[in-house]
Amino acid sequence: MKSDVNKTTRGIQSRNREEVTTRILVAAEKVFAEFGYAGASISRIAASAGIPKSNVVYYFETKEALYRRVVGEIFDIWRAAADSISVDNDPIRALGEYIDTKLDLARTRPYGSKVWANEIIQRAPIVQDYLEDELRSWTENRITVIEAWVQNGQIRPISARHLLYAIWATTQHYADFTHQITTLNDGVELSDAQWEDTKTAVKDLLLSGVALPGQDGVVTDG
Amino acid sequence: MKSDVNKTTRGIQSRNREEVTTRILVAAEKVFAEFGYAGASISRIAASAGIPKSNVVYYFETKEALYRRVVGEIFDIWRAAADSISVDNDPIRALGEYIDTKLDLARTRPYGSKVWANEIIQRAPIVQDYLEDELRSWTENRITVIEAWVQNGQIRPISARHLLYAIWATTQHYADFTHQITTLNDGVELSDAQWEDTKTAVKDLLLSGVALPGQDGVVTDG
DNA sequence: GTCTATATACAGATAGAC
DNA sequence: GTCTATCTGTATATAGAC
Repeated sequence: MKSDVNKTTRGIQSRNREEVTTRILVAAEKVFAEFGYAGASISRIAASAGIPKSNVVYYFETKEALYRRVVGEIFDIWRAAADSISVDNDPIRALGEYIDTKLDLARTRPYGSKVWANEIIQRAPIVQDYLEDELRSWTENRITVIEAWVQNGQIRPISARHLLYAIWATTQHYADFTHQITTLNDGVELSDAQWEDTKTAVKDLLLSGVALPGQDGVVTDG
Repeated sequence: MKSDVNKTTRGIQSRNREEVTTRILVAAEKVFAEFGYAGASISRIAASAGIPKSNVVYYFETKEALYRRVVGEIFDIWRAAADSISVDNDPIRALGEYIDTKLDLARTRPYGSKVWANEIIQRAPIVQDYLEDELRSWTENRITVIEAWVQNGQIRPISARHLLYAIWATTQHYADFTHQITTLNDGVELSDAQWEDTKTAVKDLLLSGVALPGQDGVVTDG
């Protein structure tokens, strides 16, 4: 803010700023997921990032601002995952890709999913504006696409909205409820093969009711 | 504990104890759901129950003990909801009833569902024993039933485990993500008619892939 | 049984040394 | 930019008056 000094070293400092910022964001995503917003103390986030807690405050000013950054990231990632849902694409293939991508994210970014779940469970006290400004219109657009597929006779006349909710619920379940799933898997995390089985099973269960009778390609997909 | 005194009034006191205990449990379920374990202070629970906070401590001793009671209740209710999953019952009818009951509970006991979700998201720091002692064997029993249905040729050869997870995920989504669903419903809670539509849509989506080709009765059910 | 007062710990955020 | 010291508030739990 009061810059001027150290102008010559700004390049190095900027890179350092970015590195530290990223470290904090990664740590924060995990700690917010595992302890909830209230239970995630700045000192715990700092300890997880390996820096003093006042450093966290210095880079993000407040706990809430840091939290919003974390939530915003997973929100953006999920939106990009739905790119395949477009009128020009084949419905079963597009929905299958969406499920695959969401399940890959459930495995690779489980903490982000958990933070989002926590926030919604608690009635979005901090990111309600995201829901109203962005999620709402985004969702309506996807529903319009799915309804167009129904109109065109490309899929069975299912409820587009509830199909979307079912895909969200099921794919995110494998992230949010990882601990329960692991416990029911004799305490060991799902293997690569089990994750592949999961993808196949989820697509089979959710898309068999969507595909037209006799249509194939639900399970057998790259 | 050091009883003896006031023996004649014990009947009245016991009834009062039960009343107050219930008030606290109802308040606690809501507050734990809306603020998470760490964010749910005893004073907030007490305020919600309309009593002084030391009273809450008197009846439940610790915040953790109170929390365990709350989690245990929803766990028991959900187990009872799966009574219909029994080899002697018709699969599609039984699974449809299970989905209906879970969705009814999503509407009537959303806070319990949220508390459970929160606890699992945070890796069951307090009720891990429930998962290992009770949930595990209970789940395996249900999977055995569904696999028997497959063996008997009563349903398609789906993955029993992932079907169960999909039912849990989808039905609980309507409780845990109520706020998101409400926001996407223009800010108003689902109406009676919309809840009926939800039941129909969820059963249609999840059970179309389970029923044998040409089998009906998935959607058309009392 | 009920409630006030309090002990002890830790939270978020800030001031200011370096 | 980084970190120590500290201010202020609130948490759980307990002691003990009534």
